[in-house]
Formats: sequence, C-alpha cells, structure tokens
Amino acid sequence: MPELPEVETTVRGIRPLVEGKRVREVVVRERRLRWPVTHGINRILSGKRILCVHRRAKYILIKFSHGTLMIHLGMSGQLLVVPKNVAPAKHDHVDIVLVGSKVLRFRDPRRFGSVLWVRGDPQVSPLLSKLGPEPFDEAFTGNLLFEVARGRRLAIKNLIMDGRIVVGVGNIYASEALFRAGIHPARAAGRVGLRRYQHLVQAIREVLADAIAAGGTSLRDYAGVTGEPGYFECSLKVYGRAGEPCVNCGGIIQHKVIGQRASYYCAHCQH
DNA sequence: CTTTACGCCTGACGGC
DNA sequence: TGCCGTCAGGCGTAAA
Repeated sequence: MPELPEVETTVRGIRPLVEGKRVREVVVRERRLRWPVTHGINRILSGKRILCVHRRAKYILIKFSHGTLMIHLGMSGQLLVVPKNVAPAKHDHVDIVLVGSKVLRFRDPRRFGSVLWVRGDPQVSPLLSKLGPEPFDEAFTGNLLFEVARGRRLAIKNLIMDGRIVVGVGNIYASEALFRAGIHPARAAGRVGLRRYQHLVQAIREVLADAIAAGGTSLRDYAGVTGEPGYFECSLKVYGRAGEPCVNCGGIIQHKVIGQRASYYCAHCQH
C-alpha cells in the first residue's frame, strides 16, 4: 500500500527515466479508476515533452508545458517503466508510451488510484489546494500540531493522518511514529503537550526518512519502478505485529481499531 | 465548525 | 479442491 515513502521512491525511480522524454501516445485500457481517467488524454499528451516529475503529498506530478498529469497510486497502484516489448498484464490500465524504447505504465488492481490531467497550476486544483504542509517542510512543527489540536477530542492518530494538517502520514507510519514518540494512538489530540508534539514531529520525520532510505515498505502491493519489492517491512516495530513482543520492553503489541483503521501500539511504552 | 461513517475495488485468507 | 464471506486501506464525500 503506497504511503509517502513508496511514492517518493517511485518518483525518484522514474524521474531519470522519463524526464525530458516525449510522449508518443497514451493507451487507456481501463478508465474506471477512483475517478475516470481524463477524457482525451492521448490527444492532450501525444507529442508533448515531460518537463519534470515531482511529488506533492501522495500525488505524483508529471509536468508538461501546458499542464500537469496527476497520478495517485491509491491502495495498490504502481508506476513502472518497462520496455515496449513487455506485454501489459491484467491490471495495467494506462500506458504512457514514450518516444524511444520505454513505456511509463500505471498498474492498479484495486483501482483506487487516479490518472488526471490538470491545466495550469496543479497547486490550485481542488485535490491539492487544501492540503497541509509536507512532513519535511519547515512549516510542519510541533507548535503547529499543538495549536491545531487544542480543544479537539479526536484520537491523535487521526489528527496526524488528516491531510489538511500534514500530508503523507498514512496508517502504517502513523502507528510507527506514535510508537517512536511514546504516544498512545487513541489519546485525545487536545490532551498532548507541546513538548510531546515536538517529539512526534521528529518521530514522523525519522520514520518517513528511514522508509525512504530503505526504498519504501512492501506489504502486499508495492513494487519499485522495475518491479522489485521494497524492503522496509522488516523495520516496522509495531505495525502488523499484534501479539508479538515490544522491541523496547517485551510487552505484547496491541491491536485496536481507531477511526476505522487498524492501529498497533505498546500499552506499556505509549501513553 | 468537528467528527464519524461509508464506498469504491480486488486479492488474500479462513472456514467449510 | 473450490466456493464464499470477510477484510484491508487512501481518501473524498455525505451525513450527523
């Protein structure tokens, strides 16, 4: 399930392979994704040059002179760069065929992802305009979390997963960051002090940076640009480890559904 | 305004 | 072996 580190890994992987390349054609085999693939995408992109590839939150932004292709990997999406002679598989929904020998291929079995064309500045598009800061942006601080949490009773785990507060903290890394920060995931956000929020910001950055450095977590669906799985999975300290001993204290890792999401924590280490 | 629930979708998994 | 029910999970949207 792609989270920010997986998306960042994908961006870094495809960037040197597609930047500066011109699009030959776009082949859409299945347009029923999260939203329908933008109509006429072949006419929009054919003959145009990819200027650069960026990430904003979990969106992959492929910039052209006349607009931006916004790709979201959803739950099970992958963006691969493959030789043209590699036949599309069952869930390979969109091929961006490049001039030369390669194809930028969007694969997504569960079709929670999206492939959308945005004219002009993508930052003002509805999907991006309300997003909070990137976790590595200096605007993301313990003070920001503390202020925005004041008086709020929702679980802190839900707060840090709210893209309007900070982007890119998905379910896996929310549990991992809270474990590192020693904060119980169900604790009311308004009942966490400034110092602990500062520690949490640090923990979020650490866990994301570690995962990016490791090439992204691989649980079920993630694979790198050429198909190899990532390998951060073994670094997860609490996620998916219910019933196993805590790496810190040896206590049993707990599982609890918080805000409709599976959450993992050590009741002894996290308060 | 805040908070909660839902739905989209397929593959994996467990029970029988 | 195969069929079926259940569930995960990002995240926009609707509802409370």
